Amino acid sequence: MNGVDPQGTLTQLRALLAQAPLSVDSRLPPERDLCQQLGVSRGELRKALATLEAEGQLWRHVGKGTFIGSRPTESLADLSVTTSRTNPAEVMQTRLLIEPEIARVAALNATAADIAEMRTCMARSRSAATWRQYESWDNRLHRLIAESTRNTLLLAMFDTLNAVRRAVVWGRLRVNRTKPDPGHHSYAEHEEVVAAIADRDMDRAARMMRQHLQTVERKLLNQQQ
Amino acid sequence: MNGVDPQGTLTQLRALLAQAPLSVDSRLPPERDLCQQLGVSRGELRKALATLEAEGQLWRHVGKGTFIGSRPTESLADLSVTTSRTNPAEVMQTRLLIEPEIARVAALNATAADIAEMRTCMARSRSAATWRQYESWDNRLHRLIAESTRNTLLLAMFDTLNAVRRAVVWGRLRVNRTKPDPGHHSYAEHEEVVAAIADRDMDRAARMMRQHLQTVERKLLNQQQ
DNA sequence: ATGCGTACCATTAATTAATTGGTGAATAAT
DNA sequence: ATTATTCACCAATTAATTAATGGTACGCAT
Repeated sequence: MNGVDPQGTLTQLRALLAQAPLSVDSRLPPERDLCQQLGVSRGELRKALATLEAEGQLWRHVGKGTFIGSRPTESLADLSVTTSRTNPAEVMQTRLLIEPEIARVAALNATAADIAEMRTCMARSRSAATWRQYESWDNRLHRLIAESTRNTLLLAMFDTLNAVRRAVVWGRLRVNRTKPDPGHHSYAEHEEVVAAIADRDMDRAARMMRQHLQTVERKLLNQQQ
Repeated sequence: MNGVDPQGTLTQLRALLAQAPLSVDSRLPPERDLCQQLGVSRGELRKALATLEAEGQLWRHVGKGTFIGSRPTESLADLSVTTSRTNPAEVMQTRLLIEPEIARVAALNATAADIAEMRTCMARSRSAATWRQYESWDNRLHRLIAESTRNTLLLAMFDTLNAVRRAVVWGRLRVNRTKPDPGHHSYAEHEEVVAAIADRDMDRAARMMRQHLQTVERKLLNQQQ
C-alpha cells in the first residue's frame, strides 16, 4: 500500500509516542487494533515496532503487550527466592548496614512513648525465663526501634530483612542453656542504644547499634565452632 | 459414638502421623474426607486436630489445607501494601539511608568489569536523546552498583526499594524538556560516585552517593513547585 | 520477490469454578 | 440440660477455564 514510503508507519508511530497522553510504562493498544487504527498491515506495523524496540523506546512480551519505556529489570524482590539464594554472611552484612541507620532515624523521630516502651521491653527481656522468651523480647525491641522511625517503608524493609534472617538462620538453635545469662552482653548494649536514642544522639545510636550487632555476630561465630 | 473415649480419635491421628508415609510439609486429606476415613464426626476430628496444632505437630489454613510440621514464616512484607501506605518523602528518606551504604559495599567488592560497565552506562546516559532513555541508563547504573556489592540480599532490598519508588513517584513526569541537559548535575555526580568506587574509597563512595541523592531530591522539590 | 491476510502457537492475564478450614444453627442423643 | 452430629454457609485459597497478546508460518495476490 505504501511501499513507496516504508518509513511512513514508523513516523506515524513516533508521532503517536511523542504526542502521547500515554506516560511511561503504559501499555499501547494490541497490534491487531493498532494496525487497523493506523491503516497499515500488521506486518508493516511490526517492522516499525521492532525498530522502536531496538531503539529502546518500548518493549514487548508475549501475552503481556507492548509497553513504553525500557524493559523492567526482573526484580528478585520475591522473598522465597531471595531466601534460597542468600546465606548467613550476607544477612549479617545487610543487617549491619541497615539497622544502624534505622537506629539513627529512630533517634530523630522516636516519641517519649516509644522510648518508654523500649525500656519496658528491656526489663521484660531481663526477666525472661527461657531463651525463647528472651528472643521474643529482643525481636520486639528491634522492631520497636524500626517502628519509631515513623517511616512505614523503612519498617517494611526491616520486616523483610527480618523474615529472611529468620528463614536463613533457622537451624541455629540455642538449647544448650535453658536460662539466659543475666550478664548477657545484649542487656548492656541494648541499654546503650536506647540511651542514645533517648538523648537524640543520632550518630551514637547508629554506632551503638552497629557495635551490638557485631557482638551478636561474634557470639554466633563462636557458637558455631 | 465414642464419647466414652474422647481421646480415641486423637490416638488414631497420632498413629496416622507416626506411621505416615507422609513426610514433613506434606498435606493430609481434607477434614471432610479424613473424618469419614476415621469413622468420626467432623467436630470430633477438629478437636483432635486442634490439639495437635497446639502441640505444633501440624498447622492449618483456610483454603490451603492441613500440613505436617510447623507453620512457615509469614512475611507481611508485601509490596503492594507498602506502596499504598508510604509516600514520596519516606521513599526519599529510605533511599538516602540505604543507597549510600550500598555504594560503600560496592567500593569494597566491585570488580574491574563492574566498574567498566558503570562507565559504559554513564557514557550511554550522556548520549541519551530523550529523558526516557536517560532514566533507563540512570536506573541501570544504580542497579549495577547494587549488583557489584555481590550481596544478593542487599540487591533484593534495593530492588524492593526501587519497585516501591517507581510505584509511588508515578505521577512525576519530566515532559517539559525533550532532551536531557548536557550540563545535567547527575553526570558529574555519577562520575564522582563511580570514581570513588574505582578508588576503593568506601567513605567517599557513600558520601558522594548521598550527595547525589540529595541533589536529585532538591531538583524534584523545585520541579514540584 | 514482496506484501497482505489468515490461521495457529506459546505465554500471560482475567474470569470462573472447586476446594478447604472455620463457624453457627438446628436436631438428635444421652 | 448437656453434648454430639449434621447441615449449611462463609472467607480464603487454589485449580481450571477462558480470553487476550506477541510471535510465526502458510497461502495467495500483485
